Amino acid sequence: MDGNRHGKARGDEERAFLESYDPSAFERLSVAVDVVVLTAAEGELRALLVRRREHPDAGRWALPGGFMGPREGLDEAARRVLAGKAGLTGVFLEQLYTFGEPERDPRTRIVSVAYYALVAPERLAGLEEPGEVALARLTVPWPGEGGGPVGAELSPGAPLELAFDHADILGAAVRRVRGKLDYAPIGLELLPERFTLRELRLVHEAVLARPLNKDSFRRRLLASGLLAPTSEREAGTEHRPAELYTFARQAASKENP
Amino acid sequence: MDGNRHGKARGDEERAFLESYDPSAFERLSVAVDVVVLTAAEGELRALLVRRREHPDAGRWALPGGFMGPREGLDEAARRVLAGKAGLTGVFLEQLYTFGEPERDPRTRIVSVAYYALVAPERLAGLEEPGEVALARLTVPWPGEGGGPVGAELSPGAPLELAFDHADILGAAVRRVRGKLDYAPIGLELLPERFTLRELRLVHEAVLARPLNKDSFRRRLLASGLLAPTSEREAGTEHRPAELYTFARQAASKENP
DNA sequence: AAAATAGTGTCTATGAGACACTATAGT
DNA sequence: ACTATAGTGTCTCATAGACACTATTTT
Repeated sequence: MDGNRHGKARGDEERAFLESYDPSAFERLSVAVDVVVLTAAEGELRALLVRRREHPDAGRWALPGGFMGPREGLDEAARRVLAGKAGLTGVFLEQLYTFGEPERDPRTRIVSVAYYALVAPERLAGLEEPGEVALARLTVPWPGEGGGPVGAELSPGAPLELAFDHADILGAAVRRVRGKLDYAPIGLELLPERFTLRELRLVHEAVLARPLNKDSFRRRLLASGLLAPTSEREAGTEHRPAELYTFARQAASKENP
Repeated sequence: MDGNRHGKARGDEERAFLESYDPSAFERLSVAVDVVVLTAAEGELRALLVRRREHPDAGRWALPGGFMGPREGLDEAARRVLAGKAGLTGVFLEQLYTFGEPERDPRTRIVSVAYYALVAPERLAGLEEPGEVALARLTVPWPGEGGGPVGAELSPGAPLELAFDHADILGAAVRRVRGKLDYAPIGLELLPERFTLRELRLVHEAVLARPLNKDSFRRRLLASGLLAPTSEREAGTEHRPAELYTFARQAASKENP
């Protein structure tokens, strides 16, 4: 999806037009990029939040974000924010939705293009600074793919105050991930390199917020061809250790009659 | 999904900050809204295109679109475009994706928030003006939900030259509609008030670009509870007339043990 | 009567859930 | 030996496709 189709020759008339074009003739707005960094640990779905130091909404918790630069693309801006505010590179990142209600930011008109990223919890370790950066548990008030705002809390029963319309953005992220979970291998993005089927199932359960059938989960995932067994097993359990799996890049297809 | 949470009292300090805030301190961009108006007729998926009269890309075919006003929301802007450029109100409209590659428009930096609308073909009758406004047949080079740019043509084998990255936007619209078709009642949006099961199936087949099983389509749709039979039948056929159905607003649920 | 599609009943293949059973680690 | 989970085999149920058959309209 790139629009780079403009290397071809343009007519003289068009070139003259472009040179005399005055961009200030149109209304211009601020465009921001906000990123929902999601992870799953201990049966919970969590997101990275940053405490705002400046007005407006100073003191409230916000998604990591930033304004678009004039020369960068949207995905590029989202990756810049991710690297700058969370030190993350090479993670799953996808555009989510664009929020543009006139009153969503009291300063001026800001259109925000929201992204979401999926990260294994290990990659977020050490990132938390109490009172500044937090990995907050998401509280989803609707089942399935209902939709609507989603809250965040650091300890049970103590919801964080979210800035702007960021509860709506969190809601859109949860909805998207829940919907995508059973036809795209996004559960794998939330786990380390090697993992057991049990860990993968717990991630799915954390995202969907409902228990899954153990047996059919196993069969379905093994049949998908997305998992490659290593010959290793987990260690340090107080029961029979499970086999460790890896994400198999090449999805096994079954297009044969 | 609105961000209107700002009626609450703000502190004096914050109020003073807002009054002294200078919006021009940030880079500002142009934000546009483009709408893919989709319809299905004669087994084909079609989109409304407008011939550009001005540079850049004068003479090429583009999606109906316009720049965002400073006071309106995104959905609002999309509905304004839809009413102004196609005379359509009260149709299904949903945000699609936001395109923001730096080089997508040669004038200046324009971020475009794309929407798609679904309309019954009757509502687009009389809208076409040869050479100016066209309902073009979409040529989708990928099966299923593959993704990628999509072309448009008025007659077979004569593709239209599309402006900017609008082939990518068409591709995103087709992908979305195909993906949503079997879990959301969007096929109904492409049909008039009353329709036969055959017409509905032909719409689905046009969207998916593959034949569907007649029997299971019938059973699945009837079981969905989305269709309400009228006691009327179609007229003027050269065979047995089929019953006419209507969209049943209240989806019949089956949440009982 | 012929043609063409509407609509029904039934069989089969597939996939998920339920459940029983065996296997293997730590304690 | 006991406990807890891994992993396998089998049964059932729901759903989609295939297919045969009947029904009803126009020409």
